[in-house]
Amino acid sequence: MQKKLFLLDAMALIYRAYYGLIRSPRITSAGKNTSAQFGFTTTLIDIINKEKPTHLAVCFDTHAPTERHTDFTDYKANRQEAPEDLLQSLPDIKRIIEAFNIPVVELDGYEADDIIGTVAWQAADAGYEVYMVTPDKDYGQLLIHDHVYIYKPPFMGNKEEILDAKKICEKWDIQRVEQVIDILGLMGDAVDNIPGIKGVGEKTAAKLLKEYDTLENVLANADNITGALGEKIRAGKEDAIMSKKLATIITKVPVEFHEENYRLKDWNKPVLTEVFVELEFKTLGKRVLGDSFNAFHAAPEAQQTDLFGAVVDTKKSDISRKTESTVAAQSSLFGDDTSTGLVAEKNINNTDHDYQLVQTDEEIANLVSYLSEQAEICFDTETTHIDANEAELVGLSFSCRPGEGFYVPCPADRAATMAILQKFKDLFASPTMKWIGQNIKYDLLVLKWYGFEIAGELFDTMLAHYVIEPEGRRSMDLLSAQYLQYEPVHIDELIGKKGKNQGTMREVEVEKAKDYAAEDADITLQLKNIFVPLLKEKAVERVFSEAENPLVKVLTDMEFEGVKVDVGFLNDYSVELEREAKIFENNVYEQAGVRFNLASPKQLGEVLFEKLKLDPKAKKTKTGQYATGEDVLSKLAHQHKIVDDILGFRQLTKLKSTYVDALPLMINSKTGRVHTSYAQAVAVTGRLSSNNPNLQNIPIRSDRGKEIRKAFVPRDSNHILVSADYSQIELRIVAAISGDPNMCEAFRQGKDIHTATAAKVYGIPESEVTKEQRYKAKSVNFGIIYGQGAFGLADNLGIARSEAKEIIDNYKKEFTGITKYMDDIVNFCKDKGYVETILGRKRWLKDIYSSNFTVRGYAERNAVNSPIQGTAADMIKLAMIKIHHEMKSQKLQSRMILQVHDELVFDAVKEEVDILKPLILNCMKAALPLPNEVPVEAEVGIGDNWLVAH
DNA sequence: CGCTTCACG
DNA sequence: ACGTACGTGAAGCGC
Repeated sequence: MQKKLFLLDAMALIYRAYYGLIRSPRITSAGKNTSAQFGFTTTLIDIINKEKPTHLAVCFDTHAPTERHTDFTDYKANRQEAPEDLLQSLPDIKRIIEAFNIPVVELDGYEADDIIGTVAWQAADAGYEVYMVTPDKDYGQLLIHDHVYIYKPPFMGNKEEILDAKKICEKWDIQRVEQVIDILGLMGDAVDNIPGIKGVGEKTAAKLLKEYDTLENVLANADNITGALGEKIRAGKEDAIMSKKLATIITKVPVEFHEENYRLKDWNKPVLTEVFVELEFKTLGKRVLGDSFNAFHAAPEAQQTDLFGAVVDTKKSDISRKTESTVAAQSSLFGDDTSTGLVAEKNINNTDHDYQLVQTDEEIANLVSYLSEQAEICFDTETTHIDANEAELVGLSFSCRPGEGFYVPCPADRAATMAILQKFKDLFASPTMKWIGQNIKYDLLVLKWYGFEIAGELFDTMLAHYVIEPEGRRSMDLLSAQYLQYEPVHIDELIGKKGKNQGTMREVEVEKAKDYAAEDADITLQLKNIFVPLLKEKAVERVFSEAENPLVKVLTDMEFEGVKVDVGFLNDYSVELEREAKIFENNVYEQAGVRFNLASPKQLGEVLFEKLKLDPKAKKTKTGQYATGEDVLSKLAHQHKIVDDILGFRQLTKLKSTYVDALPLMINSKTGRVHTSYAQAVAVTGRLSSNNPNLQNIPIRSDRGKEIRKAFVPRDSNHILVSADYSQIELRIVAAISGDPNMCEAFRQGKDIHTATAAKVYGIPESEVTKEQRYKAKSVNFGIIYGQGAFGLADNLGIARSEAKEIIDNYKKEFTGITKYMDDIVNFCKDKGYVETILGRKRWLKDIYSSNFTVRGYAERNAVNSPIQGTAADMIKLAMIKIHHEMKSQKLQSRMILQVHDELVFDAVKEEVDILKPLILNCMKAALPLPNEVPVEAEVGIGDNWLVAH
């Protein structure tokens, strides 16, 4: 077995753990700060568990001065005294290390990096793979020795990282690891008070080494270096030489690597338990010590608030007692876990169901008559395609009580299938029958292609789950496993895995199809029985019954309708884009001096930053590639003319491949129209999303892009497109729910909100607001919605951080209500565990309690943004339902065809436009009145294509 | 299949 | 020491 030695730089890890949690430290009930102990211990345990070292040692610095101090009195002179509670952590940490039976290595006169370097090289010579565990980049120099690596432990949401010589060179932008000490000598190190050359930082140092290879050679050539840089180097020669010496890790420390001494041994569990109890490491103790920890751990865990117990519904509902007990089991364990005691009582297994095949006319007649006596029917369709617009019916399944299932096969012959459906016609048309389904929009759409519509109320279990647990995944298999403790037959077992050999339900023998299909209906019904009380417990019934559930039929109709696309126009435009893209592409190759795949970010990065030597400004992607996104490239535009050609190429090929060439291929052969599909249970905030194709991201911002909107046209010359959109809806919602007096008043007076904002922020009359100021104010207004800080605003507007900060500070002063809202909503979330919209749509943000700054920050921004984005989503959904209802009851022939978050598009009969316009606007404005008398405004336009109408 | 980029609100 | 503005879907690259 390969021997793996891990050497931990204790003080560096301790400092990092302590300061990493400085904003929300771990404090014991006695008030002791245990951040350092905790952080160090988790790092140690994670390494042992994950990396499985065979050998391990922990290295400390001692208080004794080192050679570096005696040679250079300023060394580490500006370092602050370590905080009291950090120093107090050291004895605990040493006890823990001792209890793990791990050796501590320290030696007066040497720092931990010297010891680690010496031992690392000795061990590597002895055939070990050596990992130096430290966040300190100076260790890179030790990687000149083979089989020695740096192990950066995970921190603040970053994954652990193993650095080898190549990665070190990439990080520093140098050619050889030997140059690490040269770069450190040139740039110095502020933390250790190593001076380096004044005015030379990381970038300049790397540039100098690229040209002169070593620090000594840089200094030797100092006279050849012109300008201010040359002067700085000439002035800093001595500092540089000394700095290099200080930065060089000593690898000849009088320590010896003893294999047996460093070998990992058993832990002293009683001592570990004692320390963990003392430090109140409850979860960690349980994790690593298991039951032996619980036995010692006499003090009870802090009582968790019972999230569900208080909400137990004593009223009898229509669910069985078994189901209730299952719900109770779910509830008492925070919804994730299941109580083993109750799993035995689960409702489905392979024996206690009765699934029947229903085929003959008589059988079907009996089924129909049975179903028509029921109050609710759970049903499901089996088809040949995942895309409902292409799907043919293969069978229908029904279930009205747990364990029951009927399956009606439908033959390949369309007329025969129609004949079967005819027998269900009255049932479908019954206004009182209630229909339960999982993603029932799909089934409605399939039926609609056969000319059948369901009249009664719906209950979609997928949507119920969506409002109960918006972030969760909700395939039926998962829901069944989670809520029914039952794993249904998987579709792959019938038709094979995804791929070219995948069959369709049509080829599955009818007995198997029956078991699968009937089970789906059965499970869906049981899920409904579980979700009904859950909707109540979580208090999300309103958004479910007023918005999500009634929206299903609206979306079904919209998807069925589709939109007409002018293919001739797109084909012409494709040719033009192709021609222009070619020109850009050739310009790029000419300027680069090579031909390469311009569509490959990897190749492009290499050409730009290695061949053409543009300055990448240290921007790298997480996989270590050069970032070449639009934001990065725009900032490089002044460095090289090639950048504009790259951006031009990117824009044109994007438009061509994603829209102009793709849309005609998505046209449905039966209708000649494009039918998008709206995902109603995907976006966690409550928005819809659109796919196959996505019609919610059709270009509008660029001139070349917006041309594409001309391809979206009315169905014929009797029709015209009508587009209506909300005006500044999210900002109005911010104003209304924050109650900020200035912003509410601006909206009530019908002002231009960005101009009004600019006037406040800059303290000038609105009439004097410049375009520039309005533009900046607009950016702040949007940034606020997302929880943006000064850094982001500066980046976005290309202004100094200081200016951004000033603007934000002014904004907060003028709009105190908004600042208060942002604080209040975060506190609300920390109190309740969720945030919610006006309609009561909730989003649970468990990361709001995270001690990790980055993770918690993300949750806090979500807490601010979700109620805003979600309320806007609620509002337009209510408007869609109202409009759909009105159009139907007024028997209008116009059709709602698209929704783009704050916009609705209609394929309108020309004669109906005068009725339609006010109908739409009234419904949109009145859909969800906002508090604080903030008015809701909407605008409507018409035209012979989407670009004109919008 | 994950990553990067880019289109929208 | 670290990262920095929310929510989506699709295309193309490269492993």
